[in-house]
Amino acid sequence: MVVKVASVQDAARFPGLPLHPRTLKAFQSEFDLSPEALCTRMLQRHRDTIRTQKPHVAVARLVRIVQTTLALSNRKGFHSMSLRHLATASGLSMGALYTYFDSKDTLLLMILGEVSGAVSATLGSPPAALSEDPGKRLRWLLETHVYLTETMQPWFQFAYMEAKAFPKEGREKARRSELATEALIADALADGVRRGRFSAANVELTASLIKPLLQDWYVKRGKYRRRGVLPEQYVEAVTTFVENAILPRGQHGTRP
Amino acid sequence: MVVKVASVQDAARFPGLPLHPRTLKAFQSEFDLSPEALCTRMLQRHRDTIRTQKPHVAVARLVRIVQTTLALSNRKGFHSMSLRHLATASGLSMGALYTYFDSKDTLLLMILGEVSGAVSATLGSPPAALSEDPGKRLRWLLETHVYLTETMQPWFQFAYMEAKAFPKEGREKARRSELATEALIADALADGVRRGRFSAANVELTASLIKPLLQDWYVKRGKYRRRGVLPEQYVEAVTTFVENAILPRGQHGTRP
DNA sequence: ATTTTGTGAGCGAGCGCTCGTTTTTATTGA
DNA sequence: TCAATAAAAACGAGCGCTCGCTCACAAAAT
Repeated sequence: MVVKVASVQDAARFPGLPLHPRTLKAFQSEFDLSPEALCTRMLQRHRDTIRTQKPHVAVARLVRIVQTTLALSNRKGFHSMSLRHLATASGLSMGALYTYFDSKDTLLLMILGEVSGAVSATLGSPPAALSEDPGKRLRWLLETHVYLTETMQPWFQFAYMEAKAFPKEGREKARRSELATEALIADALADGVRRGRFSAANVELTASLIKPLLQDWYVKRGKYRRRGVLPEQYVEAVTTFVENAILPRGQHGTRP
Repeated sequence: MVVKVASVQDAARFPGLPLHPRTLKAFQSEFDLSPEALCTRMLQRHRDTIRTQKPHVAVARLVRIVQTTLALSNRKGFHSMSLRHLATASGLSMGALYTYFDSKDTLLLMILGEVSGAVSATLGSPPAALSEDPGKRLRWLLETHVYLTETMQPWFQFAYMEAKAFPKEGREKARRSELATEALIADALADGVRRGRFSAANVELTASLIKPLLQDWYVKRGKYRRRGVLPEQYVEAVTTFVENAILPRGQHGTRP
């Protein structure tokens, strides 16, 4: 499959939105979140349920299965996607599908597992240098979150839309992952407020206002694509918006 | 059904969040958005497909059907809700259901129709006095949107989660309604920027950042209920957050 | 007596899932 | 080098079941 990637230089059409220093590409060379890499980890995690022996075959098939599942589910919903349709669209047979998972729910949980795995692998390990600067820490969080969800957009859209509808294990995994992200934001905010760099009447509530700004990027990805907004521009817009919103009085517009 | 409403005075637990002048109750006495009122309009709009003759019977049954549909769908998804389950839970028979709609999709569209109807009835007619003050106009928009979606929370959650999965007519109705709301915000922003009261590098993008703040209130209503955040407090938090974010440099903290 | 409203077993279609069979791939021995 | 063989993977019709939906009939209201 050929993927067309818009170059960063294309972005000049919004002169009010300068490009952010760290690009999407820089993030992507830091973490390998390609479908192949994700499905390799998926195979490792589910060696017991996946009956295919040879890893290279298993990974190749998993990539096809997962990509097709995400494409079909994100259009019409996971529950509406029949396994017959998945089989046809992914070029496998019904029986072949069932050598990779033992039930439709397992397929869902396998995908959710990689999503929450990717979250803790990226957001879970912020550079140590940031711990003393809440401003940089917050900016790193926002930026990394947008780039992560940009790279795995169909996965995150899937997790957001389908997590509630399915087995208890999946729902709780999604809920915990969501709250963890919000806690990271709240921590950075609280640190900034303590040091007098931020102003927020209620840190938890402010954190829960920032979260939907990050989610909008992958939930409404189509809208932003249609409008020609690049990931780097969205990072810049969200960062400016949030930093102005929590800037202590009298320090307005003094970003380095 | 008895609904327990937290009084506005209960709100003292967040001292940092003063109550907003216009309360939810004031909004609710301005617009009748009770299930009965909504289902009465639903009956009027669908006299041809609803075979029940007596209006008071039809409205009573519609209320039961719609309330149950929203409850079941918002927990597990509309597609996962079987009509048998809906019949049992609403106390009607399979056949009785089909005197109120001619297909499951029609039921979905009937609900979506009332949601977009309510949006244009409330947000579509702002007080004329506001047109000269972009600050008040924006605040009225945010406040009215939160109160509207609070009053019809299950309806809006339903529309948000299910609109994409179903027939073209429903998807487009939802998309148009969403864009219209965003345009209202963008208009107020543009007016404020022109008058030098707001600062925003890109008005459209800023409007699309405000939208998810409003949606979060009804999509994640459970989270805010668990944390004891009242509608009035959320209005206050969003308003402060947004106003600080778009305040021109040097005018920080000068809200009336 | 007549109209209106409600009932729920039954219909065909399509669902998730299985398993006896076929096809493909890898390994072997001369 | 290349059939013969063994191991791995793919196949897809068919199973039991539930789905959305209908309709001959019963009950209730007028």
